[in-house]
Amino acid sequence: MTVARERLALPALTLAPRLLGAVLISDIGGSEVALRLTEVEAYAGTSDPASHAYRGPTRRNAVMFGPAGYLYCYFTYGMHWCANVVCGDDGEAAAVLMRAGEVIAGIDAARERRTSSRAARDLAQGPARLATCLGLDGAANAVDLCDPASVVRLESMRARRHPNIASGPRVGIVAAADRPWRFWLAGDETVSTFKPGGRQRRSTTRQTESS
DNA sequence: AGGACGATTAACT
DNA sequence: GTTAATCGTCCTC
Repeated sequence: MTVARERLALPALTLAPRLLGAVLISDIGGSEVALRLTEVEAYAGTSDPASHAYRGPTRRNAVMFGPAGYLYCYFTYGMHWCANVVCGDDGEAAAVLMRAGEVIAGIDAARERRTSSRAARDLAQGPARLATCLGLDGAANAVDLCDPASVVRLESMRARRHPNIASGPRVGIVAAADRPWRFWLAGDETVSTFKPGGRQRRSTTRQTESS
């Protein structure tokens, strides 16, 4: 049973912790992979300096400005895809980044896509790893997660917030890095281990900053 | 038209 | 602990 769209039409900060424990199912490439979400981050939209929507609509972020319940996939670092659940009201650009999960079905297919991983806990431990093991890329952008006929669907969202949720700063961002908008299931071994702080600055730039 | 950088990962020392 | 990989997007001429 897919999640009803109105249950996703909430602010990102409200929806993010409620998505923990929900199941994302992918039927891409002739195989089914199901993932129980264990780590997410809220991105509030045009009011959030860390959001892709902060500077207004563009071709890339267009789906974020539409109704809740659609998948927003984006390409980054020249090689990786990451995936969000669009939320909020139509016209708002709120979204929740899915950062990690536990593969609960289709683990063989997930392993085929994640050739560098051996341990089950690593398969979707990180946002780009998660997208890879589900086969998510640009072709999955704007897929309706609430439609039972879609190739990617969201199911089994809890009626009540999971009892064991931790939170802290979002990973890999520079702007608004102090906001504790990352949520995860405390103690779950599939939660990513990367630390906040953002990518290293290129050595060829900002040479005068240190003084 | 040019360039900086990114909601990251894997492979190094 | 550090760094290369690799290119679409967006900002600034």
